[in-house]
Amino acid sequence: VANGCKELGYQELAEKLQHYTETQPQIKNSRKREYVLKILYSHRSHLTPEEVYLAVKQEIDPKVSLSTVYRILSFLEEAGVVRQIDLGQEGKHYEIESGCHHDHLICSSCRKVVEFFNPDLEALQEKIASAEGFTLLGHDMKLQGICRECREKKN
Amino acid sequence: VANGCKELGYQELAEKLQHYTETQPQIKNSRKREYVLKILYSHRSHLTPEEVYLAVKQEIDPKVSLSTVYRILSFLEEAGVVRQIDLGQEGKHYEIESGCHHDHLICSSCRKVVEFFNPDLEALQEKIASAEGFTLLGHDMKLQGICRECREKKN
DNA sequence: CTACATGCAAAGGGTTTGCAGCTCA
DNA sequence: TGAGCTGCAAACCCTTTGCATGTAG
Repeated sequence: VANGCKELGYQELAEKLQHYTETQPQIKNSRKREYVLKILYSHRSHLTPEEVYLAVKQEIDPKVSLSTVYRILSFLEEAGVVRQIDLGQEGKHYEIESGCHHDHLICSSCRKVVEFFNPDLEALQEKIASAEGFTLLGHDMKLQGICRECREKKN
Repeated sequence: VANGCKELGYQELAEKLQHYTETQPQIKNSRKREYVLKILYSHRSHLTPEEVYLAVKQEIDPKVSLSTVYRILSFLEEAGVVRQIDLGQEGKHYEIESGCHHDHLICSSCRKVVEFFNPDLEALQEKIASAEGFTLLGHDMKLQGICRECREKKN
């Protein structure tokens, strides 16, 4: 993501999570919550709940359950430290809320996901929305294409 | 959709479907297929499979089954006369393949969907994709906002 | 000790599939 | 008449929920 935005580090995300739990006094700390955040942070890709579950299980704690992962993902989303993204047909994916807005470019061949940010695009969206009488709240855009590697592989 | 593109009429869509069935000699004609196409054409909105099912049932033929609607929607998609679109969390939606590319603007309050086309946006996407080494195949974009009516209602 | 967090298994919702009967050509 | 089409019910997959147990504070 080539723009001036500085992405949050793991420590900052953990603090944001910590702060959220403190605003809700009935919430207790939980190891598994940290594990899920750590996995989403270290795998810099976009994981499905199932993939998060397997990664936590293999890399940190063999006794997690899938339902806990689901519960934790919803929790982290509410806390604003992770975000759900839609990459097409392949179900829900989660990524950490890095604090830097970006969109996604997906290779139709190898399924690689590249993040990008383009200020002109943001400006254009504002223009389109207001032309239709809308106050823009957000957007979601994905580009599908073939990446350089896949293109060269085919030749 | 304010651009120079002329949208296909129902007759043209039916012909396109007809042509597709002829390229696949084992396929037979079917009333229900026409019904589904007709419903998607007449309801100019974006319907879920369930909504298509209910509309066919109420407006044309009370004895359709939901599974048939699912099968037909896949069929029509393959024939290139309908298209699946993703409007967010609310599940799969289908719209007719009008032949005029457009994107969607969704009101977060009343859920109204407005179609738009912007040539600058198309050009910008090409630029972004090639900057990342991708050959662009397609894209998918939705803007979320509050429409004029909803905004005025709140004031 | 009490309330939240977790694992397990069961329930849900949306979609697909197997099969017997129906329909088109 | 035979292959494709359809309805029905069951199977499926992904996700959520109920409940008994574990654990943080």
